[in-house]
Amino acid sequence: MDYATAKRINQLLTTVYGDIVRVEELALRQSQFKDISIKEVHAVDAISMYEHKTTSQVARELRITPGTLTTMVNHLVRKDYVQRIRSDDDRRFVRLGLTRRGRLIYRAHESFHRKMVESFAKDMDDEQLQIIEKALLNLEAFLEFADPTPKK
Amino acid sequence: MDYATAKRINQLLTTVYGDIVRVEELALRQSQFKDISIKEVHAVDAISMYEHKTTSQVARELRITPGTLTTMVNHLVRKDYVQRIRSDDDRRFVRLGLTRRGRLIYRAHESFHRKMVESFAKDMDDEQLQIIEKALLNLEAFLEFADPTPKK
DNA sequence: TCAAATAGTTCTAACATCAAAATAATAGCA
DNA sequence: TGCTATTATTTTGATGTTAGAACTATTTGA
Repeated sequence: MDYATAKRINQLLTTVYGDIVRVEELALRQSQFKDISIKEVHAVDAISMYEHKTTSQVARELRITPGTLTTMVNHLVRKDYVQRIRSDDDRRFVRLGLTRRGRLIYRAHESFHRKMVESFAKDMDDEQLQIIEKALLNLEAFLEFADPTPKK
Repeated sequence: MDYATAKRINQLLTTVYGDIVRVEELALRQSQFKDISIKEVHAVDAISMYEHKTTSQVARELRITPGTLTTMVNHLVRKDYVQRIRSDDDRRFVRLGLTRRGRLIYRAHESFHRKMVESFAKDMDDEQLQIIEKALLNLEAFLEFADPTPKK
């Protein structure tokens, strides 16, 4: 790969994430969900619709400490996006679920991402999509090699 | 694009950035540059080698306020990565430059990214690279449409 | 039965960040 | 020239995010 191409791709890769977050934040401010931050939406996304994961599970997925998630969940409960459900079989566990409002924002966020990926792969056929997926998997493998800490 | 593919690509797109940052942070902790965070390295990267940009220019590039950059630069000056250079033609401007140590980490960071992009595009020919670049540009265009705020 | 282990929460401290006020320097014009 | 408005940066005060350690509640297993 020539130097200029490497530079352009690197530039795109490193700015794109920040741009996604910024656009999502902007969309939230203009929506009916003005009281929630994009990080909180990502927590809602990790908590997800039906599974009722435990606090530690979700924290691991988000790669934050359980203490950090606890305070986040406190906010999300107060703002009526998330509910805590005590496990009856083992009362040490707290299982997390979404409220009606939480499910609403979950679906809105999901739909944004769906549109985003569609725009990303606009006009591409299956073969081209496969190339892109391959590239992203290459990148994951490179990063995985650099830090073999398991993901979940 | 089918649902499963969209889901996988979305998953990759949204986790990859966090993974990059985590690996970079880990590499820093294990290197001779233990006193600098990845955010500070990104500031060093934006300040860059030869241009001597002003504080506002760099802040705009990093998408943070000048005030935030000022405190960041204070730290980076104290840790001997960055130097302030007063403009002689207009003494309101502060031009930013790297010290020897700053240039060292700049090059280390550049080299990491170069390796990363190479791994990303491993085994791909020019045509395939073009597809990838096209996809990333599609994504930027989508985001640009959603938030037309100029980038620099 | 009770000590160790496990899950979650609380508390503290360190940062990052922004917005607004303060400071410093320059430009433009009467 | 001498003000006044503008521009660039820094300082200040407030808020939010986060990790890590100490603490509580519960369960497990010897």
